[in-house]
Amino acid sequence: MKSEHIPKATIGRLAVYIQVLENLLRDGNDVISSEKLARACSVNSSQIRKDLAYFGEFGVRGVGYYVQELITSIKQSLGIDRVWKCALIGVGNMGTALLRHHDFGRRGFQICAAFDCDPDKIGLEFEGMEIVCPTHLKEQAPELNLEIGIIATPPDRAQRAANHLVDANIRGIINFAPSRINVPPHIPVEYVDFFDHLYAIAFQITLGSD
Amino acid sequence: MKSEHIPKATIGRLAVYIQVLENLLRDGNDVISSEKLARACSVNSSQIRKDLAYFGEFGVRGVGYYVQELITSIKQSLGIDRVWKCALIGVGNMGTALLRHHDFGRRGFQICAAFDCDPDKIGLEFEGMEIVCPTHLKEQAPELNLEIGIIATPPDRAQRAANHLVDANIRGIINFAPSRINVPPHIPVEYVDFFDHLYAIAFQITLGSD
DNA sequence: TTTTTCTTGTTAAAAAATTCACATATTTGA
DNA sequence: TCAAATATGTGAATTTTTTAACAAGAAAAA
Repeated sequence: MKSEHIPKATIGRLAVYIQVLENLLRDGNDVISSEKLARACSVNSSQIRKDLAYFGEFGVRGVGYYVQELITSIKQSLGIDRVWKCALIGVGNMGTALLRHHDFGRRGFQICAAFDCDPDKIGLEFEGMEIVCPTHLKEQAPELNLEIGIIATPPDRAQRAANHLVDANIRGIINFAPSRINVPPHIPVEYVDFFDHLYAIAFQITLGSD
Repeated sequence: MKSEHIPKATIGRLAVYIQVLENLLRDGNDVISSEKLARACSVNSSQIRKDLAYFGEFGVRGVGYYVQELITSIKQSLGIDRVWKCALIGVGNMGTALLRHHDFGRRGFQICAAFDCDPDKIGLEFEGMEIVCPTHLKEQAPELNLEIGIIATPPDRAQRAANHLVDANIRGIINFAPSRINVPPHIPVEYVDFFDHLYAIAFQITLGSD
């Protein structure tokens, strides 16, 4: 099929498929049908086949999908079959946790530089990285090949951080600060706030009990 | 209107509205129109009015919405106008970061108990809390009034953690471990994995550059 | 070989979510 | 007091997403 527009929800589900497929592989499953994968992911099996069809034909009729092969194909489709170098801005609570979170590297997202405007933090070494003033972003970004910016500042500093990133020609931004930012339309932005999920749980519990 | 079924996406957007409204309030805005709020949230203004209409009529025609009042109304609608007591299972990298993340308390989600099955960790004190074996969950949950379980274990321990939570009559679960869990259908589960967002960014960058 | 059993990829149908458009209500200014 | 301007709430139209259904391809059984 190889379609033009791909629903955002599809991308989210592909991430789930990878997660489940990797666990399946670890448990020794070499082949899986869309039906079984669907059950493991709590989705409809047509959904899976349709999601995959946006990117190509990865299965074998009458057989199913070869797990390892499918993982590779999905990663290729998403563009995560390579290393992405990231710049972190804001080495506070959240920023520190992200630096320490070694899954980043393991999953292909390398945090290669850390920035903070707090004079008390500048110069400190952290996980083998020196904390630098964000004004140096513009010169360091091309040197280090930084492509993705991670904002983990307080909310009122997020826009300034975004400006630095845009100015340094970063290609995409992920914002952990609880505030919206404005950037040119060609730069994708994703907002991460796990309180969204806590709200969703609270809401569902509340809804269910009345 | 006060409708029956509420789209999941609506809940997600309500969380965004709260975030933006709180920033607006801090900047001294007392009243706002759906049109302006929409621009700040990058959504359609009808979308906002419709989202709110699921829960009631919060605006004034010809005027707009009183910001503080709207924040309160949305929080009430979501059931986050009170404190939710949470149990954390898994005090590793992620768990530790969550315990240290003081926004939890500030936003109404109090982590009141921390569990881990690692004998080296049991008994240690952390942020004023003693780490306890998950087998004690069942007795502590009713004592402490724990309602939400937070799983932050390695993926292969997530299901066991979920079982403990279900057994302790927890009402909802948020799972930070990168694996799916099975629980009875009346217990809402939310999965948090910010790599989803990194994947989305990587995908959009890749898509845009070819 | 041929038939039966599986399971994919895809088209068509159904369901759901979003956006439009406007009647309705409020305020401001003449 | 009336007209003009503003902005909500909502039914209708549109768009998007999801699900169902099935033809086509591959393996296993007869």
